Amino acid sequence: MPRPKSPLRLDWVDPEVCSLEYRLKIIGRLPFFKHLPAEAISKINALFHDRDVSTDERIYFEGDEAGHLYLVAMGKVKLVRNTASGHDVLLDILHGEDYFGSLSTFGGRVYTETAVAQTDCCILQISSADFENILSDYPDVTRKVLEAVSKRLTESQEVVKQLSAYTVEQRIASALLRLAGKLGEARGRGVLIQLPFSRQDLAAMTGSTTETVSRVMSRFAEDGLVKSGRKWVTIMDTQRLEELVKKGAVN
Amino acid sequence: MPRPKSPLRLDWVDPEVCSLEYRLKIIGRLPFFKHLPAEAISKINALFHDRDVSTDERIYFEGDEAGHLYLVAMGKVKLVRNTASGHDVLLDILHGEDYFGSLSTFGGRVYTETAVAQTDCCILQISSADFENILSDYPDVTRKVLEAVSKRLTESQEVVKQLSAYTVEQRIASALLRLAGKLGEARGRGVLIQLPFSRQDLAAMTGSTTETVSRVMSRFAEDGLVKSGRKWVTIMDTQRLEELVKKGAVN
DNA sequence: CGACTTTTTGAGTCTAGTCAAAACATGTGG
DNA sequence: CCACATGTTTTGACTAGACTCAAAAAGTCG
Repeated sequence: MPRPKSPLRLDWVDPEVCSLEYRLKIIGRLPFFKHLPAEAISKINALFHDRDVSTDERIYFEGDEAGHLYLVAMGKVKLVRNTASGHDVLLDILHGEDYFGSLSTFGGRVYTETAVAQTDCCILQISSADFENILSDYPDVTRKVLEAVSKRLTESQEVVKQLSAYTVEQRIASALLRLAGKLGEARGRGVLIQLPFSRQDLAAMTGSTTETVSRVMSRFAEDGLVKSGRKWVTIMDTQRLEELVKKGAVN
Repeated sequence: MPRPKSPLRLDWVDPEVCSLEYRLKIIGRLPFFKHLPAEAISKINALFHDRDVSTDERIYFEGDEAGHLYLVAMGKVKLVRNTASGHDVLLDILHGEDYFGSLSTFGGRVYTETAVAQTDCCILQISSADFENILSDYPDVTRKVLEAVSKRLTESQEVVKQLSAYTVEQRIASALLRLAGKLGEARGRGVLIQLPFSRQDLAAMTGSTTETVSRVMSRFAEDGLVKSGRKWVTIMDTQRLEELVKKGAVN
């Protein structure tokens, strides 16, 4: 049976994207800022710089001095931690108007993870100092930021729980559902995860190995839960995947 | 060879402890509030209520409506998540002037973990509404809270990394070091972890089982890295434990 | 069409989990 | 103060899920 070719359709990152006008829209749409008056947003906008990065480029490294806060204007960015033994751990995948960078390190002075472009990206950056000034000037923004960080903490704790208590199969199912929720797009009767990501990435997300992920994905495909190929996955049966996460076996 | 009996000396929780005067001291010492003028602190203090809880009592449950923020005035509290399969996951152990409760759920409406008294405790509680008012009234406090939550996020991500990439042995070593850093007290040439915690708890912290933890601890004891007994642990060789975490084997 | 990367498959091994039972602490009441 | 009841820890034997190493198959891109 011939497998479908890659159905991914990634947004083209063109230079226009980071135009002043577009940036205003992005920044004005962020949960952090969207309640502010246009005037304030335009003042804040002036503090941001844009930057294009291409796939696999590192935006910053774990251990670097935490000098900037970033926003994803276009494309996807992954956050990873490196281990002595060599295999990386994938903490999160960001897109849309997600933030990353010095925010997660308040109180610390260095980045605690490495940021890698998963696709060609356009990102906006602001210096930590400028961002802290914004926080001082607009208390509401601090409040929104707090909510965003709290949410990430809760998510991280959920991952801790899963790594502690779930089998690899359950963790993979759960990771797929999480990605689908974030990046999924309807495709026929399935949900395509709009992100080029390899077995390697999925292994790094679930604390496993490429070989094991491959075996589990094959099993899922046999059971009609997913379709997948080189760097893409479509979820065909969300409900049964959810049951699998809860109950721990394919029924 | 006779093992040493429990060397734990826990603070006695007497009713006096939550006296108004003592509460003022606790609240005034919190990173969140300590920069505020005495007057503001006394106003904030009036919004807190104290509560005694005894060992193993639940302070709130995962899924309950998140109505309060808590401070640990005396004693230790653990935060756990329950899993369908029954074994709990221990997310954090709190003491001193740590906060817990509705803080980690900003934006959410329910507690995402269960809080259990690890010892007899005295805790202070404030309603979420009152706390939000404080945040509105004192922007600096919001800022401090943001830093605290960020720190916990970073810690949680470290745990994710360890669960993903470390062996059980490394995770246990790392958990012991973390606890020692937080709750350790010098005892002869070792560091006693001032917390009554069982193999069960250590298993729940490291995503393992009591039996495996027991075996690993026996190995550690043989190698002179720790001494331990029923519900207590003393670390005898911090340095070699640290090397073990990094390199992954007892040298 | 090749060269390269990613994915799959296979065989063997080992870490850590499970189940069961014994040994050991701790606290209680006689 | 000792003996017993209870909960915790240790030990043993067995099993299995997941890792490692190695090589073949399948996509992808110039």
